[in-house]
Amino acid sequence: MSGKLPGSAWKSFPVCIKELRIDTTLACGQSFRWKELKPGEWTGVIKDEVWKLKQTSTELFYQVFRRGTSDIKPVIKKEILPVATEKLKDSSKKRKNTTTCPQPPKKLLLELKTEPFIEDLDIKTIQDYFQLNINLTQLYKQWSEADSNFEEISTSFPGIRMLHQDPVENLFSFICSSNNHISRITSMVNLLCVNFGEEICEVDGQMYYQFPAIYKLAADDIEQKLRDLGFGYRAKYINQTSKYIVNNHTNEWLYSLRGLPYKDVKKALMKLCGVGAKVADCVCLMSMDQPGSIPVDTHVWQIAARHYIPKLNVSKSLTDKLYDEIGDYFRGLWGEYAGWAHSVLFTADLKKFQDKFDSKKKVKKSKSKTKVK
DNA sequence: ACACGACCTTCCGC
DNA sequence: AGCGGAAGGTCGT
Repeated sequence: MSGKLPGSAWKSFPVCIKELRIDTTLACGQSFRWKELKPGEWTGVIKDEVWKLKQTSTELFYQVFRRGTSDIKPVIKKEILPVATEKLKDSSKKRKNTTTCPQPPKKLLLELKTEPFIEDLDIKTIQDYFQLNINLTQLYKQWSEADSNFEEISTSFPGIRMLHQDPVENLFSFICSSNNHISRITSMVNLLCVNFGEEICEVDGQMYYQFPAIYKLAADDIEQKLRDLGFGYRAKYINQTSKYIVNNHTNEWLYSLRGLPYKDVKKALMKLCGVGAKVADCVCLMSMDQPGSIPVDTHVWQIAARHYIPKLNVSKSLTDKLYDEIGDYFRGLWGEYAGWAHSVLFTADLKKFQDKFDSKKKVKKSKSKTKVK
């Protein structure tokens, strides 16, 4: 092996690792579609494409596989180097972008619209999926200044950002998430794709599938099929919700909710069977462009009680009123992108990431039960 | 408005 | 080895 990038099929794109850490971002339970098949190398599906991703401190490397392309050679294309645009201004008003991290050129696609190269679409996909127009470094700074607990935790968990997911996959994935754990949710999402999704292509001997279209999940026999597949009571939620959407709305309905007022989106989602406040907030945050949405689950409840709202320790259960209080508290503390900040603390709370804390720091989760003999 | 129990199945810890 | 409880909740009472 002579080159550092064997295969030469990898394309790269400048992204500072402080702006994006794929290892945590892709595995923290917002998307259930990514796997680290080789150390540092992640494979997953974005819409109708299979992507491989890996990164260094300054660059994100990627390969894309589509239907009809072989897994040996991804689409051949000439290199397009993003122009260094220092003055790329953040779309959110008052933030001054002073980071030295390379930033993607925002207008690239528009300028080349007349003759779109594949690269442009790929870069656009990355920018959109990872929401790279949002300056995460600046947000971490802002959250840290407002909240010393965030400051302490976040030093061990840099680069965690919200993905901009597809609403259909996002909704049904999180209907599966209720009273469930990440490993099982992951396998259930995979079962949905393998059984009811369209083939994309084979990569490294493995076939990949799209997330199924809603109408496929709305068929009459789906509930029983899902039960047979081990979905439990969520089988009904999935089938009922699919039928409701197909019967009452257009294909674009979910997408049309994007960007509407937060309360309206949440209310519309909560009409769906199996979608309560928490799942609705997950969808709001992860695919509906509602960065202030705070899904309050058992982790967030514990975090809030432990560090932020002492009175939660004496409440019996999470009532609707307390649920809203917790969200409002964090929005007041962290601001417009409170949901993004929440995901950093949520990730830090996951058991699978406990070893990421600096060794000197106290790991709250370990109950200091016993010492190993 | 709040409290409780049922709900499918798997994983984890003791 | 096997059991009880929890797992990124929701729904009905």
